[in-house]
Amino acid sequence: MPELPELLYFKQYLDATSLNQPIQAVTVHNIKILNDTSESDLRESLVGRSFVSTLQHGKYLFLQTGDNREVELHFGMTGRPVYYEHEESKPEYPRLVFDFENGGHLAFDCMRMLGEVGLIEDHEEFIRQKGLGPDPITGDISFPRFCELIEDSRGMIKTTLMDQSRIAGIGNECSEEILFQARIHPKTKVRDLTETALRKIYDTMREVVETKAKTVGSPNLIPDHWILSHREDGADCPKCGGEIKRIEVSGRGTYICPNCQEM
DNA sequence: CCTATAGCCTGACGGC
DNA sequence: TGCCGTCAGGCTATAG
Repeated sequence: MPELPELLYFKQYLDATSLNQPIQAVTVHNIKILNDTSESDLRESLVGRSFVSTLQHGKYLFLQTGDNREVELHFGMTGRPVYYEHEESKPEYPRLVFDFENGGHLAFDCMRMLGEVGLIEDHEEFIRQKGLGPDPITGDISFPRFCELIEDSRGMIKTTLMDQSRIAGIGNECSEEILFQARIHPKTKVRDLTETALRKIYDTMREVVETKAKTVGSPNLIPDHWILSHREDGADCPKCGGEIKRIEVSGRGTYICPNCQEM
C-alpha cells in the first residue's frame, strides 16, 4: 500500500533504472488505468524522448521529459513500478509498459487497478488542481506549519493525518504507526490534542516515514517495537505486553494498543 | 462550509 | 473439492 515511504523508495528505484533512456514504445494493456489521456497521446508525447528526472509529492510521482511533458503516476493500493530486462522478469499485472531503446522495460504493475497514469504538462499545476497539501519530507513542514495545517480539523486525528489536502502522503499504515508510537488514540479529536501531543505527533511523523522508507525493500527490517510488525487482533503489544485490538476508523482497519493509546 | 461514508477495483483466504 | 462472501485501502463522489 504505497504511502510516502514507498514513494521515496519508488523515486530512488526509478532514478536508478529508468532515466536518460530514449523511449521506443508505450503499450497500454488496460486503458482504465489512464487518467485523461490515451495510448496514442502517450506515444506521440513520449516516443523518442527520455525521462530525465523524477519528482515525488505525497503519493504521486512524476516522470519528467524536460520537454514540458510529464507522466503522472499514482499507485493506488497495489501499484508499483517494475523495471525489467527479460520477459521472464515481467511482473504479473503490467497495465502499462514503456519500452526503452536499450532493451529495458518499465512496467506500471497494478493488480487492483486503483492506480492511475496520466500525461500532464506541469506537476505544480497538477498538485494545485488535486488540492494536495505539502509533502512532509520534500515540503519541509515546520512544527508551527504542521499545526496550521491540521488544527482547524473538527475530525479525528487519524483521519486528519490521512487527509491529502492537509498533508500529502500519509496513509493508513503510517498514521496508525505514528499514533501508536506517539501513544495517542486514533479517534482523538484534533481539537482535544494538547500542544505536547501535537509536538509528539509531528516528531514521530518524520521518524516513522524516514525509518519506514529504509525498510521498503526488506520488510524484515521493520523494527519489532513498531505496531506494523504486530498487525493482528489479539497480538501482544511490543511496548506493554497488552493486547492489540483491531478497530475501525472512518471505515479503515486500524490496530491499536488500548492500554498505550487511551482516549 | 465541513466531515463521514459507500463504492470502485482484484485476488487471497476461510467457512461450509 | 470448490464456491462464495468478506476483506484489503488508495481515491472520488455523494450523503449528511
